[in-house]
Amino acid sequence: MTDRPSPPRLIDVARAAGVSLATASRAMTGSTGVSASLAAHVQAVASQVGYVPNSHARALAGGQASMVGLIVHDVGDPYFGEIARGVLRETESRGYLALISQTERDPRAELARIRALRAHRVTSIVLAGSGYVDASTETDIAAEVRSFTAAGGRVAVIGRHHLPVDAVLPDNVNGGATLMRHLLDLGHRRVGVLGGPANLTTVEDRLAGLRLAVDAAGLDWRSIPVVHGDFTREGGAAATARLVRAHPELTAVVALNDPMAVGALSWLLNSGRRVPEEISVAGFDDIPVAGDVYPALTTVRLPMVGMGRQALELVLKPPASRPRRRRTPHELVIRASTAPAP
Amino acid sequence: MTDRPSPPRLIDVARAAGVSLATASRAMTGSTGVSASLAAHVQAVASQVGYVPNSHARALAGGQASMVGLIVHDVGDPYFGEIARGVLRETESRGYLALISQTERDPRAELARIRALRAHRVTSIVLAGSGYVDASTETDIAAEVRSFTAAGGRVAVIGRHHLPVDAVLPDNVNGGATLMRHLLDLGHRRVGVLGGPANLTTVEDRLAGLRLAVDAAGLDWRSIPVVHGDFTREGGAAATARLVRAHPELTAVVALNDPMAVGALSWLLNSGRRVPEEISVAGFDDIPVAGDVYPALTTVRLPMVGMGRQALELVLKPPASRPRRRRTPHELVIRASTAPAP
DNA sequence: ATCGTAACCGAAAGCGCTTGCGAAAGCGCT
DNA sequence: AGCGCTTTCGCAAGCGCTTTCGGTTACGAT
Repeated sequence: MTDRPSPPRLIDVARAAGVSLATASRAMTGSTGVSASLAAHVQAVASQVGYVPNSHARALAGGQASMVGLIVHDVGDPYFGEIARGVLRETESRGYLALISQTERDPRAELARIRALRAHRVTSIVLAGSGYVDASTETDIAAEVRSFTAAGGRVAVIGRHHLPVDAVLPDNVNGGATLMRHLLDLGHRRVGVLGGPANLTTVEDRLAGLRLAVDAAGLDWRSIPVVHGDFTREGGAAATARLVRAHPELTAVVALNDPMAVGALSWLLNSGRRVPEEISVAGFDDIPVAGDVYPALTTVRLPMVGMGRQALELVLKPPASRPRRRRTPHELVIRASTAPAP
Repeated sequence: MTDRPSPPRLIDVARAAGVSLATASRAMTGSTGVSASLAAHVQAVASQVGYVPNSHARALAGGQASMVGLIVHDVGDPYFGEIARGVLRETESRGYLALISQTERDPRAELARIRALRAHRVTSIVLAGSGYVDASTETDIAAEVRSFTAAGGRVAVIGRHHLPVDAVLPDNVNGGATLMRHLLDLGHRRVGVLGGPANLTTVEDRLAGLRLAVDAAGLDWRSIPVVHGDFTREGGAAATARLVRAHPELTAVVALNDPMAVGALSWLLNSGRRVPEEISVAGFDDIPVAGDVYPALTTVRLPMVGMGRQALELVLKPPASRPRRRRTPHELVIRASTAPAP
């Protein structure tokens, strides 16, 4: 029972099993050229001596690097949490390990993370979360992605267009339109919007959707006040304060994601407004607790776990000649936070 | 502008900079033996040719593997989401990358994940989440951890004892006692418990805490019904159904984590029970939305982000002669879901 | 019995990098 | 100018693994 200082290597396994290094390698990787019984024997010996293959050596020698990268804005955000869950389910059932990093919505950080992932020679990267409106940063990212794919890397994005790679795309525009139409149908005419970070394309898309419905109803989009939050619960509360103080006449506010809607609910209730009797609130995404807050949130549901899973599938599949797009369904979930305009 | 098929290697940088491979390496790693100006020159050339170091080769050659592993039960669970956020903040500010995997509370999966992480030669592992009650699986895990640390690996656990490694430990026992005392002080005598998976030590500890308060109040612990859920919202709702149907006389239910408490709220409200007027509900952890559900949840707050951050600090710090323990504070947060017994 | 073929195995060449070690070059000193 | 010293750099040896290529062995067939 002597604790050996360094872990056993494949050559140790080979010796203990009485075969050559090469044979041991073949036995462990399951490649052809070794009889099944011999392979089983080698594997038995390997696990007996506590052999753990060195994945660095393996990757260096040409074997694939069984690691995929996942970049999200914020792991603590339920939206990304669900996506991560979907991705992890898939990676783990396939024997991959996931390198996860968060950017906190900083485009420079995103670039750095992609570089770091490349340094670790991941073969595939899932980029989850909106792209940036600012052309120059987005261009840098696109260049990095292109150089990665040109070198044989695979990337898939979730909720991000304009990048020539496989994509899983929720229909933010129509989702936004559906949501706004719901409010309009309820008779609301004074609706305020809690936007997310102004430099995200997702925000742009959802706003465009809202506008579609507003225009279709013959209303003037410019009369709709929009304030920008940071997509967090706290940011949503603060943005609501600004919005409602400046526009006390509002009968409804739609937030561009659920955490902000929850923040809105919290602020409104704390300031004595009744929801939805005096003012309706709607969100976007349908995060797991959306139905449990008070009042239960009306929102647009996105299949987040499935999106994560699909993105991983795409990224592991051999590349197509043209980027694939998977459009994901969305669904208006009407709960208690919206009601007819007073 | 020809797209070279394979990425530039260090030797390419060296040639382009007119130095030897060794010098280029030293310049890139910032080790001594190279004048500052030469190092700067080499680095400039490197970034110009788009050199990205191969971390596998680096790790193989003896350099540290700048990757840490994080194992959680479920990334989608807000508790672990917050922990992951804390860990990632820290890793990224230090230039590490995090390999995250989830076990879905399967001890065998946990063992497999640790092995996989070892294969990838991570130097440090943060093991978040409860240990298992079952002695044999826990023994296997302990053996694996021991063999890892014996080989120079570092591991820190969050909310898990009995493993001879650095630990960040919430005081589940006293937290549970505080929570139960709160209910008892409100006059509740018929309290039901929504336990988590029965094979988790965290569940045992929190139950032990509840019992402490029950005993101290001179009541009989055996009169307290306990049903076990799976720590999810849905599991909490289902467990509540069983609990309340079997014990309609209950005036309070305490859930051993917040998602289950939220599920309890949901089921109770749907079955027409008024909370807290007819029945109080309390949770544990204080996840971000705990204050926004209806009614706002009374719970025991744990500093989850900080716990993640601390665990990472511990695991990156040189090992102490004896395992370090960081006890984290907890705090009873009284909100609207608990009220005096009817 | 002998030969052809297939199945299996072993030696050795790297994968891209870090790092002792010794060589070269630059410095102040006598 | 010549000495020893320090600083700076290059050579070459691996890190642990996969894989090509050629060599053995064991068959069934002739």
